[in-house]
Amino acid sequence: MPRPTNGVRTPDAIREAAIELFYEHGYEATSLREVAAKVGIRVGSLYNHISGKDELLSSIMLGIMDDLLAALRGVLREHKNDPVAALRACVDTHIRFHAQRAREVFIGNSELRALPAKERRRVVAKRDQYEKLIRGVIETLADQGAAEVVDARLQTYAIVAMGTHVSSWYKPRGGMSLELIVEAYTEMILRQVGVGSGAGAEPAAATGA
Amino acid sequence: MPRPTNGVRTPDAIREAAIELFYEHGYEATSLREVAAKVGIRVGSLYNHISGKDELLSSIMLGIMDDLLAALRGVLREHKNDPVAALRACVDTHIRFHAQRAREVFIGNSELRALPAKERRRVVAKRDQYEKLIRGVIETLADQGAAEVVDARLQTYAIVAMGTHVSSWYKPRGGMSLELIVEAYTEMILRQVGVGSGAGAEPAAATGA
Amino acid sequence: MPRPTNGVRTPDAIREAAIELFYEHGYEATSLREVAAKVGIRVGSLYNHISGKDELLSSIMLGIMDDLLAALRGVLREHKNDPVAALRACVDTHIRFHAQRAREVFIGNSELRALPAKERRRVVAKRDQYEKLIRGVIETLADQGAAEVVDARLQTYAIVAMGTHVSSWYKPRGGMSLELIVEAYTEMILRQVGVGSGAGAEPAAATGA
Amino acid sequence: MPRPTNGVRTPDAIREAAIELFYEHGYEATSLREVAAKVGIRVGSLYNHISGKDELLSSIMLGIMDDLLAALRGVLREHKNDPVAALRACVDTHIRFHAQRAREVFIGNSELRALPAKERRRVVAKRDQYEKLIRGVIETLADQGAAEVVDARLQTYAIVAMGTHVSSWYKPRGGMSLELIVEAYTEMILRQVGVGSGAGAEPAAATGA
DNA sequence: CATGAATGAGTCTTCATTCAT
DNA sequence: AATGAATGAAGACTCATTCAT
Repeated sequence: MPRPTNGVRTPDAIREAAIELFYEHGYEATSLREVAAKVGIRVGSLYNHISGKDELLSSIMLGIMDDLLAALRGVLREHKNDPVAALRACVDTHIRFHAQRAREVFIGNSELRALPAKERRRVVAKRDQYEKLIRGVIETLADQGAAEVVDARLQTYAIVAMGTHVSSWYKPRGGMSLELIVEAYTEMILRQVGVGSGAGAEPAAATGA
Repeated sequence: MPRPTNGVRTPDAIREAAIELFYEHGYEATSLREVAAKVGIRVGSLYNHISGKDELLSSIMLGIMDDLLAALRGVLREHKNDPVAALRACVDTHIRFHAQRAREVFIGNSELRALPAKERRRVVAKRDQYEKLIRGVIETLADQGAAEVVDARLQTYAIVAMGTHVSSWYKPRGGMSLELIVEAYTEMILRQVGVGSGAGAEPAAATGA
Repeated sequence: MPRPTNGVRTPDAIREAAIELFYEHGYEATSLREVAAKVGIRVGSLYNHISGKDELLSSIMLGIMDDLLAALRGVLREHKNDPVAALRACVDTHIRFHAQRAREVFIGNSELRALPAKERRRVVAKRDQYEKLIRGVIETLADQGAAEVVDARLQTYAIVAMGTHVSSWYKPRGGMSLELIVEAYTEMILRQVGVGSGAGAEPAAATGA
Repeated sequence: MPRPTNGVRTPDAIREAAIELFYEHGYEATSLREVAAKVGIRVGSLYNHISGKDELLSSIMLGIMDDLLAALRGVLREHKNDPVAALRACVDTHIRFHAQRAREVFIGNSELRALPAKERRRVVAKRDQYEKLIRGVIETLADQGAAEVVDARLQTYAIVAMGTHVSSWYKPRGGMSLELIVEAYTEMILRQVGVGSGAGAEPAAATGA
């Protein structure tokens, strides 16, 4: 057991500290000195675990995008045959994920510019994938006449935007319960997409994080 | 009349350059050297026009918030008696403004953290004012039974979020016409708020994708 | 008159300080802090005059090679018709230059490895040019039967080597007079190349630096 | 018998790696990490075999100087009575050694500055010893009238310089055979010292280029 | 007003070295 | 012996800011 940082492995502690600080002050405004201080080591020691500041950012951003994509894919797989349920579940997961992992998602959305070109392309590709999946659900609904779609692209954007916004203010122990938030947004989005009246359908299976 | 930069006054040129660069790379990642270069002068000369880097940011952020507030107030003044028209106009202005002045609004939303505490409080106060105005419209609609409001706060957030999102991608000469965007978002938001599912206002022209 | 560094222009002072320090401790072992200290400014101020540590080295190395080449070319131009006089003058200039500008020449010979690839190629090209000129003189002598050449390449190397060596120990106010050194080496090289007995010929016009 | 690096003992592998890297990039520009990597171990492990970076350099430099001195002494012992043969053998050994162990000799000549003061003095003392031995041979020749010495010190320097130069370019499998190089330099040096222009020794086989 | 130069604080990163395992 | 991790000192470079000209 090398250096018992209260039971947490140093690499994890670094990642966590970076997430917190990047979320709080932004990538550019965060110095590795601060990250190291938060972990309880000296700056130089960071380099035993990371290869540089941007690799730290890249790994956080690629990581969260992978998790986000995986979550959405998982949910869509469960609702292949029922597009209304799919949209419902998709929004549920979307909002829930953006609340539960708000800091990482927020970083993922706001620090694209700080990323080296190569990694930026990879993250953007994943983000595009994510949007395409949501848009697919909306378009399926439109094709089946189960929804009154205004503009599939913009409506996808709207969903994405709500998640992003949630990630900018949600705090686990804030005033609003997560369930309430998820339910409200789900209803709002169903209305927006013009699905039924949104009434009657059973709530999407709440996929715990 | 010494006007070096083809008819543009240096202070305006500085402001414009700063907006462009803060929008493109972020405040922290932009150096005054870059701003000066874009204007066509040297760093030192900037200080004949601004008092420092954060004052430059503050003035941009306070300016855009003032303009945004003024725009919304103007529109609401015109629709005191018809809350549905008020919401419609409010969304129209909201989206239009976020598209037309995307760069400044984007900065206004993303660089809060970079602001000195005092200025930050002032900007946040204006943003809160702005949200309160929108929320007021929604609550009036709810009170009058003209809308089926799910949650006034979250629905206000949703509107704000869409504007913010638009400001992050809208380009004047992009593929989508501004009118189309404004109309689509207006329809989406009216649906979301539950207006028109029974209320008196005529439905927005649903311009399909 | 910005900052009167006892009449010396800052860029020249920087160059001089760098030459002294690179000569004394080597490029890698010299910190810009030391250079700045020697000039009497802070590290950051250096960057008002140079663009980086390697540009500083490159400019010194390219500069000395240009001067060295120019000196040799000048001398060869004066002795087009008399190859023995040419060799004599060439060695005279070679040794004299390597003594008078010992520090820069020494750097030019020892810090090739520290140079960025692109600049290295340029310096090497100049060095090759220089060697080719000397070798040309030797080969001319051989062709005319005025010398008994062993191996033109190696004999050129030998001449180069003597210069390099001189640059490593010569001090203006050292024990040995420059004239004596130049004469001795000239005689030695003439013998080595097998030219006459080296006797009788008038000494090369001492081209003052 | 745990021998990880195909039969080579770790300390020897370290020494070899250091020689290669110091030769290629210079002492200051070489990191112990690179040395370790070349050996196939981690930095920390180096310290099981060496006591520090400068000790590594010192041992290489002192080692090569000892070997060089020993070689020269051995050769001189064999030619006590024949100074011309002594010079010839001395040059032969000198050049041969500087070619065969070029990398170490090169380090020995170029990294003096990097050495801690105490070790530097020891290396310099050995180098002085070496030069004194060569100079002794030359002065003996002068005293006996077997050579026409111009300046004993400078002529010693010239010999040293040629060796140093050879060590900077000689590669075992380069274009030129070692025998040819040794013979050419021997002839050149004999000429330079003025031996054979009347002295009893047979002229060296002048192997033309 | 614009400029060139200076400054000091701060950034990321590298490195030799140490040491518990 | 080898390793992973830590450390402190140092390095090159950037930047906002100031100020004499």
